[in-house]
Amino acid sequence: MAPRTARPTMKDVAVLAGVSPKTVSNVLTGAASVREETRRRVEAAMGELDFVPNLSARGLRNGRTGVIGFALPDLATAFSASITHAVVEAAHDRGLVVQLEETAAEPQREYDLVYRARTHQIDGLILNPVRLQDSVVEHVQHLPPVVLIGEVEQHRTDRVYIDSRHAGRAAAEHMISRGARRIAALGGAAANVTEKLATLGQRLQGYLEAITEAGLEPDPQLQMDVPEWSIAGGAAGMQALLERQIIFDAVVCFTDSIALGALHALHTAGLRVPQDVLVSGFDDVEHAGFTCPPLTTVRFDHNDYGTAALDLLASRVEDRSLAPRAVEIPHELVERQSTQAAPLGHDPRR
Amino acid sequence: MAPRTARPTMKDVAVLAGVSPKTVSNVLTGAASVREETRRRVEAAMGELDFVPNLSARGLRNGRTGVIGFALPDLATAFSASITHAVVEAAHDRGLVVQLEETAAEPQREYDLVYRARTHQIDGLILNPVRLQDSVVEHVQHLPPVVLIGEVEQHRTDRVYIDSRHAGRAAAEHMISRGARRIAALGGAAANVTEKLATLGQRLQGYLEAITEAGLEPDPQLQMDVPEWSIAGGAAGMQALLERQIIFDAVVCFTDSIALGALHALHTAGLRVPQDVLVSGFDDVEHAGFTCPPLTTVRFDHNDYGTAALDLLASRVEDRSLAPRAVEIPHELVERQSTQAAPLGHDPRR
DNA sequence: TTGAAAGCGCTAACAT
DNA sequence: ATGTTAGCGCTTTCAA
Repeated sequence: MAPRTARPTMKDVAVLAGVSPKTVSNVLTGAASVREETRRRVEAAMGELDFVPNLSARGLRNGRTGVIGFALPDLATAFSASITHAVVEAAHDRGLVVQLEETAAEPQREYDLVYRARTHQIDGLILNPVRLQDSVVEHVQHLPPVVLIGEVEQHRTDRVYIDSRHAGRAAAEHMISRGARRIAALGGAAANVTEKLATLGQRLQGYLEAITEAGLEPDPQLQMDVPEWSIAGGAAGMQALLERQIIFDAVVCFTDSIALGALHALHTAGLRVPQDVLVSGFDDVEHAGFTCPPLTTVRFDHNDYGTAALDLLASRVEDRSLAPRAVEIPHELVERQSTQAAPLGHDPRR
Repeated sequence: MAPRTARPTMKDVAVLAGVSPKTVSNVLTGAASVREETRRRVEAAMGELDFVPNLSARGLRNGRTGVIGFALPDLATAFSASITHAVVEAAHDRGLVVQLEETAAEPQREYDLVYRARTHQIDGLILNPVRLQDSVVEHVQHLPPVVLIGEVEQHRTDRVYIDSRHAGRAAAEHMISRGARRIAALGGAAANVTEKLATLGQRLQGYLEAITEAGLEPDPQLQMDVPEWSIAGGAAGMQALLERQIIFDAVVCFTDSIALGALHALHTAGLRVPQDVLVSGFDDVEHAGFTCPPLTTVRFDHNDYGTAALDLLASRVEDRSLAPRAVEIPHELVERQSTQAAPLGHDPRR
């Protein structure tokens, strides 16, 4: 056997099949119709030479790569895993592949992705900015095709979102209906929310609306910032609440991971859920149904979420002149045991 | 302002700066040394034209993309999230970018990735095959640079692994030292393990060694296959164990997700952990420290794991003639409350 | 240190 | 239905 030489090109295939390179290209892409017998000859030649097309060359020629970028603040969370799974599957169904990035460590990373789009490494990107004012979409002149996921108030790009304000309100109202009166919010404090509200702000706003409308007093002490939306972050937030000797009988958490941490911290402190304190989460990751007790949380379909983002992006790559579109994914409150009681409350003075 | 026309190329930059395209290329890549003043002129021109290089063209020319593929069986698990995070960060540190794929749904997907390497869409790939005999590495003639992660017995490619047999043995021995005598294994059954052992088989083998060496009787009834290594899968596996009226006093689970499901199912059935049954996991995902009770599990450094895989891959992309290398990542058993007792055991006849 | 020319492998446009 | 030409934007010779 001859030594392994350079990869065969379409030209080599064409020579062997006795046709032109263009015909090989037609067979490969199905662009133009090819006579049955010609096609067979070409395919035989491709097989014989073990030919594969060079996608760099195709990308250079077409200006398209078939690759999309996908960026989340923190890839290590349960929600990230679930949504990444959804996006990769949806992309696969459409013949696209996903390039991954993580943005929380440095906001700079979002710019990297935009740059990669401009360098023709990717055709477009799906972003989940934590704070809009830091996000690239607010700072770059010519944006590539971008779909924002998350509850972001802006109208330059397509976006997929759930009505987090409504969901935050629903969670708090549910607590109130169970008899809770001192409801903490774990995940963000009003003091840190700026005008341009992102996910966090909307959930908090809904929570505040429910409190106010029920005639209860919003208390800044009950709003705990959780810098990292991880389990450890949630546990630390709850510990802080307990250490500050604050009275509360329910906790609305802004992600399930935070809620898992809160459950753990409450348990460690000897407080019972739901007998003493009610707890709710957000996202309905797989784990939420398996905590002790199982977690009441806001559910939405992660696959629909990913699919919608991908559909928007694909259509925008096709036609960049479309007006920005927004797709809302429905949500619902799933009531599990973590809120199935009238809570006695945590009162350090007792 | 002129209408937005085609992207500027290096040629445009060269003309504006009054140099040749090659000089622009030199400035950009730092390949050859460029006189300070020339460099400044070129950089000014790039800035003025808002120039970005076309990476498709560069890829075509260089035969390298700077992109690596990364494939896991199931992206939705907690372990997947953790390891994906590690790989993306390690890649970023090396100026590489990660393309993601999920392979459990159809083994075909592994071939897709290899194909993408051959089509010059990626420079190499990191794979985590579940069953080696189905894996592409056993079936393809000319492999691109590949690093296998997971406990796979083969020597065609580089690999990163932990000594799962030892770890499985350590977990079982720990149970025995606590007084357990009927130790179930959740995650795979000996009946389904073929000659070429993958992750599952090694963990099971270590477990069996510990059982045998302690003079206990290995019982196939205690070995439960869990087709999906998810929380739900673990819960279902444990339920099956309970429904079959099998006596046991400890459960070694082959992933943390399985263990979380098992904990939940035990709790639902009214069995206490660790008073009645001991439970251990594998991987030490964040959640393992926050279950009730916190989970004894096998820990290894996920960042080291991802970094090692990336280093191997990067060096192999540089030099494909290297002999296959194997890197073992150390592990340890982390003892938490889920095994802190001498278990009474679950006996349905009592 | 810089320039000129050639070509990586593919496909769009035009021609047959 | 198929062939020919040209060129996508970059970088690697080889010269100057």
